[in-house]
Amino acid sequence: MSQGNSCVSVVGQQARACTVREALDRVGGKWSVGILVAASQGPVRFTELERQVEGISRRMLTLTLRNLERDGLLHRRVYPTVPPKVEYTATPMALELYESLVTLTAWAERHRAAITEARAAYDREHADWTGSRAD
Amino acid sequence: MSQGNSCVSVVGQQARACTVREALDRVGGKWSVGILVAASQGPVRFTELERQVEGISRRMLTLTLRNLERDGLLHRRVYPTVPPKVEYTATPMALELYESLVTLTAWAERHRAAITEARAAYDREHADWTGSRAD
DNA sequence: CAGAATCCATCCGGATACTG
DNA sequence: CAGTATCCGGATGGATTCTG
Repeated sequence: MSQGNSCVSVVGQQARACTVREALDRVGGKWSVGILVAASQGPVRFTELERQVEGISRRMLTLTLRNLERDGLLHRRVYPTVPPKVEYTATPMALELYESLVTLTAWAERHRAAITEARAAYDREHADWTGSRAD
Repeated sequence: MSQGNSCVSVVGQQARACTVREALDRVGGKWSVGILVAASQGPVRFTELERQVEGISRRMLTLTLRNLERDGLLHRRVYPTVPPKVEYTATPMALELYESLVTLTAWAERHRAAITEARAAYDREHADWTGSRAD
């Protein structure tokens, strides 16, 4: 998730690829989308996220939240109460990003079966026989 | 890039997030998009890719190519000549994927400045002072 | 030319324990 | 409640060498 990806001195259509990566770097993380989705419905608290985003660890939740906040995709609001209360909300920019992702979702759904089969075929083809027909 | 992400037993809108991840897992890799872009113009040879996708190592090129091929995003054609010649071509499915990414590219371009500034602001805000004004 | 194999540094991410 | 800190295994990815 660290950047440095400046897209400078990149020529040809690879420049476009570089721009895509700018977006992917922000959403490519294992948990980013899950959090974004949850936060796009309205303010969500830390513990709510911990439950909604299944399988996430406390650590990764914190880290991913920080990154998203840093990129301006999430807004963090702290209520100075005791016990503390923190709410995360998706920013307009994040909502737009989420909209951009629906195209991708559609693609994934359209080709889910094809991909699964392509993999199966590939694995069948490249099964390392090594002559061992041991069973 | 290893899967296992079956999206089973995922409820609510998190199921959607899971579907998005299916797509992202295939393109989220550091080099996938670059290769896909290069191969979408027509057949490309190994060494051509090595040059076009700037900064990629031989190893990662091979690995990413294998993954893309396995997912049915690239077609690999071998010419049994000497020296050998191998051409990679993006499949229709990959071209559709690339189209889906255009939306994302647009998003990245629209908000590039905003993100850069959000980061700067965040870093300014969270600069760890620790009281050390040591200069 | 198009890779496979090996070695090694770094990063990602999970588990656990502690805190204001 | 909402984190932070630490430890650690596995994955990611670069550099280099060898080969059909």
